[in-house]
Amino acid sequence: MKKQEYTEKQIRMARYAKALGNPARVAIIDFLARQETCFFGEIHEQLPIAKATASQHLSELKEAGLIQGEIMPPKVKYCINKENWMEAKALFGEFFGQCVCKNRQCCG
Amino acid sequence: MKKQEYTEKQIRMARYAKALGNPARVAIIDFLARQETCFFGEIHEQLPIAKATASQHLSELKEAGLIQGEIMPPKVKYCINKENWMEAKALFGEFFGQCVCKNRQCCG
DNA sequence: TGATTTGTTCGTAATTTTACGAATAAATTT
DNA sequence: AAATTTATTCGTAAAATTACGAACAAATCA
Repeated sequence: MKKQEYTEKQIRMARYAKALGNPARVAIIDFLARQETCFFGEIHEQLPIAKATASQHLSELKEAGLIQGEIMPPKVKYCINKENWMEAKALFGEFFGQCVCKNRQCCG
Repeated sequence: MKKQEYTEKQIRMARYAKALGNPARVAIIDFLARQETCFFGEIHEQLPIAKATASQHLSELKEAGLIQGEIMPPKVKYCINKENWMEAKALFGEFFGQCVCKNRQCCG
């Protein structure tokens, strides 16, 4: 019998994972997670990519819910979205906690 | 000054995250993490996708190092790759632990 | 031996991702 | 008002992802 759908958790996990599935986006989060101030320019300075590309990656992280932006003309301030960050943290925690590897022979 | 490269950790994080960036692959891991036996057929049964596609997703998970396969003619047994699983777990744990959100105002 | 079971690989198509420079928009500075 | 600063959006191109059915390979069963 074929499963009809994925669970909501699986879909959300995949969504967050996908957002983190690029070194530039991981680097952006690494940076944002440790900074008080986080203007676009500062973020872009950390990355070996063009401005347009950095902006695109920030959009994807925002779309995924991991970060949020606030316009402070003429700059834009970005930061971690706390609520979704916590959700992602919990999802990944649960995900990586579920393996019963230690209790069995596994392959090989 | 532009950063020249991403760190090894960032690259590895992104690699694991990317592998988990699809609901089918999350579902596969969810299943494998809880099963003693894990033949291809059983895995495929859980998924709303074609055999060829399931095989492809398993390849990607294997390539990323999260799972491993063992041929048991005429079947193929898959399971979590413990060593890399632990590494990924540690990487994600560290990643999600680094946010200083709680100690600051953040955006808004 | 021939048929069946099991899973991968091939060929292909549609979509998404990643990246860049140029153009643009919005506010500030001169 | 004109020039500058800041960041996004546009247009585009190359590559990767996702999906499928058909063909194939490898071992077992009848």
